[in-house]
Amino acid sequence: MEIYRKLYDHFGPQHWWPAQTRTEMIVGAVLTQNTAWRNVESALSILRSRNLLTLDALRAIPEKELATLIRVSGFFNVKAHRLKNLIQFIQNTYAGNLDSMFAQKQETLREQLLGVSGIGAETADSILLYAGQIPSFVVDAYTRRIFFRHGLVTPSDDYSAIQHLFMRHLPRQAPLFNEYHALIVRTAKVYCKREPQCGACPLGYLMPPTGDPFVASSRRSA
DNA sequence: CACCAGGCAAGTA
DNA sequence: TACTTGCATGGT
Repeated sequence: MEIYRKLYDHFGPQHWWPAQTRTEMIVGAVLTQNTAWRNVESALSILRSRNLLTLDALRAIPEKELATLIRVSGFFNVKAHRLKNLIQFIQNTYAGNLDSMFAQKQETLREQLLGVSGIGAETADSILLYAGQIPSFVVDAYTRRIFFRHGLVTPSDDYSAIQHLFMRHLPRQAPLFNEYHALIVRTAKVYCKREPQCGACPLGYLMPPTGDPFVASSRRSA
């Protein structure tokens, strides 16, 4: 909460999720998997221009055609398949009704989403939090990186451990979780690049990126 | 040219 | 359980 305040005072509200509708958020949550948001926006624009950002339209379009349309967002074949899986789940389980889906008990819906192939913890939590306004904290690579550098997360902490850390220390309010995650992403983008400007970071300088197991490059260079 | 971006699942030991 | 690899485009 102390850290949240510092980030909020420094950056102000981030106005996430940058999307117009819940369906658009859900689609964006899949498209942004390991992908720059810029490219996701391009793909969403293409889908929007063809009026494909509705569950019915996405269910009707052939998977191969969908893959072609979302090409710019990368991993387009797997993402088209994942979107189809997710749309099908919503149709089968909630008759394609998002109000019904988000009225489901939080833990139950999260488990159901995790049961959809292609929906992992972060994507599930993003859907719950941003599309459903349900207080499920989103943990991403930036969260790990920043909190590791501040000694609050260790390399052995898995997704669930980190999520519990936040949810244990914060009031369960979707608007707070929303803003906090967005602020973490903003902070990492501005201050945790390869030539970090830690001195200007509102959280201060605590640890150099060297040896940080959460920088993406460490996976391949090892 | 190398590296990175708001992950996930499947395969291997 | 704990790694490793494939998936793919576009910006820096």
